[in-house]
Amino acid sequence: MDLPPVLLSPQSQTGSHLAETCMERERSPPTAELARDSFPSDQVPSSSLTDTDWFGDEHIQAKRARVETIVRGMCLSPSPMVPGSARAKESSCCPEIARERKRKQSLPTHQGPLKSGLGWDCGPKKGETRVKEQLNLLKQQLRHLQEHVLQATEQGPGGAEQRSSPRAKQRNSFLSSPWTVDSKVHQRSNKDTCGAVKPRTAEVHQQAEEPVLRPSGARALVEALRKELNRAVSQAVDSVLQQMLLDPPGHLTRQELSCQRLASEGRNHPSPPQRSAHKEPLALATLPRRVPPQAGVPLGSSSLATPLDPPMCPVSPRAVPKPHQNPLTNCPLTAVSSHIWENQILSQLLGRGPNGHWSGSPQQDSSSQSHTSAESAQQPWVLSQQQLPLSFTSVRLESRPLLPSVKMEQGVLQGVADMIPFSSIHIQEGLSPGHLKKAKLMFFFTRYPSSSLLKAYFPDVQFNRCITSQMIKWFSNFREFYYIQMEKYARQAISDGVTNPKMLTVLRDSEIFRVLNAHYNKGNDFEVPDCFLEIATLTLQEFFRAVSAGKDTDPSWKKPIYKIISKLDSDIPEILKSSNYPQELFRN
DNA sequence: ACAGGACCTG
DNA sequence: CAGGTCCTGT
Repeated sequence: MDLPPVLLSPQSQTGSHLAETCMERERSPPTAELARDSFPSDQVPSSSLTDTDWFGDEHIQAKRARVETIVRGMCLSPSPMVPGSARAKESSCCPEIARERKRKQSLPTHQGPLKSGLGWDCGPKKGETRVKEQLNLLKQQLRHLQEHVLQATEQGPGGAEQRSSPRAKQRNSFLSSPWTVDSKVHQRSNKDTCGAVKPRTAEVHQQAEEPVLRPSGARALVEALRKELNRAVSQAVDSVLQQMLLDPPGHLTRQELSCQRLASEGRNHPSPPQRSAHKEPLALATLPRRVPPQAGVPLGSSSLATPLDPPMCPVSPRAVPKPHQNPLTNCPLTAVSSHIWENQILSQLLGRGPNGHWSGSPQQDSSSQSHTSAESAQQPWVLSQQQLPLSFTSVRLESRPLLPSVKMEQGVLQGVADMIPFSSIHIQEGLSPGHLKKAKLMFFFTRYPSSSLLKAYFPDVQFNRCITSQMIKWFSNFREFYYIQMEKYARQAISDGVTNPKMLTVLRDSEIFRVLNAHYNKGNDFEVPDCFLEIATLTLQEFFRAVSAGKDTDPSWKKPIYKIISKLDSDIPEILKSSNYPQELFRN
């Protein structure tokens, strides 16, 4: 396969991708890192009550009493979420999902109530109550501390802008680096933690570098409060986790047990048939998204400056995705999912659907998909250097969960929700829009997935005949669109007088790419892998050859092309296997 | 853009 | 029968 160097993407483009990757990383909330930071902590959570002494006023005691009453109330009332009510809510706020369900209900399979093994529908147990109590206490403390911090910052010279929206500040302090008040330090610390977990002791160091903006007294107070906040949060996470792991066996789900086993032994997943379907790094949320998903594949000028060789995207024997395991993996994502019920409560409060999907559909970048007819007339094989892929500007970052406002404690709840691993595996019988989205992304890697591959990559889907064939139908439709586009552009090239198929390439700035990207990757959540460009190029050339050779008179002239393309499926990156991948996308 | 259905094939 | 294409309807 000697593809011409024309195939290479323009350097400038690569640069912009890289830059964006980094920027995105900087901007993305490091909450998951925060959580991860706290998990391996070896410090045994000291009694959280000592923290309350720090305030030393009866005000807290009163609040605490109130919280305990609330918690007790929560424990006495049955599960806050009945499937029925959830569905009612779903259909009112998200007609698409409702439609999906309706469709599902028309299927022969009976859509029964959700599985009872999920934890949230069994009544709360003692251990959970304790944990909840503790969690609530800690939340109170956190809020209190935040108030202190806010007061302190309002006294400082930079107080004016922060005073403008203390509520937003609260939320931000959870969504991003919570321990820094100064936005510059904030950014820097985010950059520092890009990919790596920074030890907490670094805070002191940070303080030394911080621009002098406040009176030293206030600064000291801020610093003290910051540390206290830091400690409180890590204790919250630690103790919650500790509670969940140490609770009586009856409380543990099978998955948690396997988590413990894995955590101690490191390897050996108990369920071979699913392969590594459940082996997902805890730190998934922190994985950069725009990085080429294939392990070991470099991104950037170096990789693109050389002719594209096949290893860019190894062609796999059908349905044998080799699991390039993240070394960090020692506990499956699903393992921590007994927080489900808690997550569900929080999700409800935060305006999320019961599956953890954001109930509002993610905002799409529609601007990138509307093109003038002049643009559409552009030939696929013409490199347009000036036309950088606008579509790759991450507009969606702005639209990140400005959730339906829940007046009380939104910041705190958001913070806690983010601290709790976003992992609720929710085995469901239906297919959601999120699944469709994921399937489309998978299409970049595999055009002809086997049903077993699909099962492996949708661990949260309860497969039956209908679901399987529906998913296969999806891919069939994907292919249909794909081949139609290919034929269209091949014919266009011919009518435009192109004679050498090698002149036809699909690049990131070609029109055909934009069409395909708009179809399979609406919203640009994903960086289209280079291997897809190669496949598309090849397909285009094959169509060109066939049509220009006049083979299209044969009714089955496309079959040989299909056959070629069907052999070019590649491995799908592990990150797409994650059951919460759609959520990850929506959260981004 | 998706689903349903007819029809083909191994 | 599973899985594929093609056509059609919304």
